[in-house]
Amino acid sequence: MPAHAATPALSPNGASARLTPQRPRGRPRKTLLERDDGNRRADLLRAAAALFRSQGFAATTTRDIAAASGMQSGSPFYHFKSKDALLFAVMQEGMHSALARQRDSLQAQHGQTALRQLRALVHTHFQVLLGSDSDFVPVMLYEARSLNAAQHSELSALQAEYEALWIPVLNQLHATGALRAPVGLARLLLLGALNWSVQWFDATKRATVADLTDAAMALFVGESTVST
Amino acid sequence: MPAHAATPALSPNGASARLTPQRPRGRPRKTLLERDDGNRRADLLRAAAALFRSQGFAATTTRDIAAASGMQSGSPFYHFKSKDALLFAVMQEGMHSALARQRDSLQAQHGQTALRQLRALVHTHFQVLLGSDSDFVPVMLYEARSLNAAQHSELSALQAEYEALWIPVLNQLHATGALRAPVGLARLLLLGALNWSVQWFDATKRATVADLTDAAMALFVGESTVST
DNA sequence: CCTACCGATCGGTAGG
DNA sequence: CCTACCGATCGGTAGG
Repeated sequence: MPAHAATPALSPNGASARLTPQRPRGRPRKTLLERDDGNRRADLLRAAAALFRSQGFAATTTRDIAAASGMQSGSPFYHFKSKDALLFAVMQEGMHSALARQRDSLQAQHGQTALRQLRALVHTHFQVLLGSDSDFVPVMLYEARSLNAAQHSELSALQAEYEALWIPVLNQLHATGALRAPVGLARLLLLGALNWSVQWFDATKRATVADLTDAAMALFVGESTVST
Repeated sequence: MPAHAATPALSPNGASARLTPQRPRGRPRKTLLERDDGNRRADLLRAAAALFRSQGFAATTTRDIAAASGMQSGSPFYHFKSKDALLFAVMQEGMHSALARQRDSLQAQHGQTALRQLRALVHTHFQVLLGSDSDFVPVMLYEARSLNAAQHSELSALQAEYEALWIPVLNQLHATGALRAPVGLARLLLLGALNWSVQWFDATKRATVADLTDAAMALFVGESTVST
């Protein structure tokens, strides 16, 4: 992702600039693997996320992903060294984005009650799972077994960071009596209830993410509907 | 399964009876597909369920399943006409078993409070997902997308039967105020919390199915621990 | 249920 | 990023 930050504006002669490279001034050249490839890499990630989510990792072919990105069959391997690497990148992207969104969400509730903080966490979690462009995290939730050990432990660390955001809030709610179950199991059950929504939520139906948030808050901490 | 019910005791000469079939007396012959094959079919189902659960359907080969059942690569197709048929059979078996266990469980709570009935449903649900020989239902939960339309709708009917067992109980608890969320969403969230336990439950760790049941009851309906 | 096999598909690569 | 391709694997089958 730093590859994008350092991208200079497009040179006037467009694609031909690649065929007749000018001597780079200032910044050092990027290696082949980090080179700027416009948004093709991001296109691949989005296509892969959508396909992995709907068909599963093993049932999706790299040819499917290439076609969905308007490429030929071998081309994804110019951007990613293997199908596995693509899966891992999808999950990493999903977790980084989810973490950033939850941190913002919590910050906006600074000084508010634990109840409001939980509501914010729940609402953002539903948005991450069910909102627009929301294929990345569901892939992580449902395809974790396709990772190798190293990838798995790296993602586990990100998941631990994510859960760490919930713990103090849940602890407070347990102390006040609003959360009436051991905090450890409560966290697992609560997140499970939210994560499972991926299986049944239908954006074309009546229920909205706000409805789900209200229902979850009522169910878990007995909070009646509150406009946030 | 009626194929087994009608199975006569093993003939004294054992396997050779197949090579020199005697003229059948009484009952009509079974067709090839229904014929009694001892417990080989059940062995295949068990092996398939375990592999589908741990690796996923698409990542499991029919050769894996054959090997786990002590057969050669082509032999599963003597018992099932396709890999898909095996998956479907695993799921059907899982749902039929789960339905039977929940009906027994509810019947044992006849006349009891809705709270006790919910506790029984939750406890049995955890047992079905996490107990011994519990691969069949998790496969159904996590591999539904691998089914074709006809199989999917047949299983949806069984799932509807299963959920129908919960609805009157949840309605009662909503009426008393113990369940504080719209019943429809509450059911989806609650079952999601239970279903997700497949992802994190570890039988070798301290928490037991009874612990999970207590935690779930406390979380969802505020019931403090009660020995059932 | 085994043996031997087929056709199709798949992840990945060389070379441009 | 495309073209052309390879080796391996996979679901499934014929014939016994």
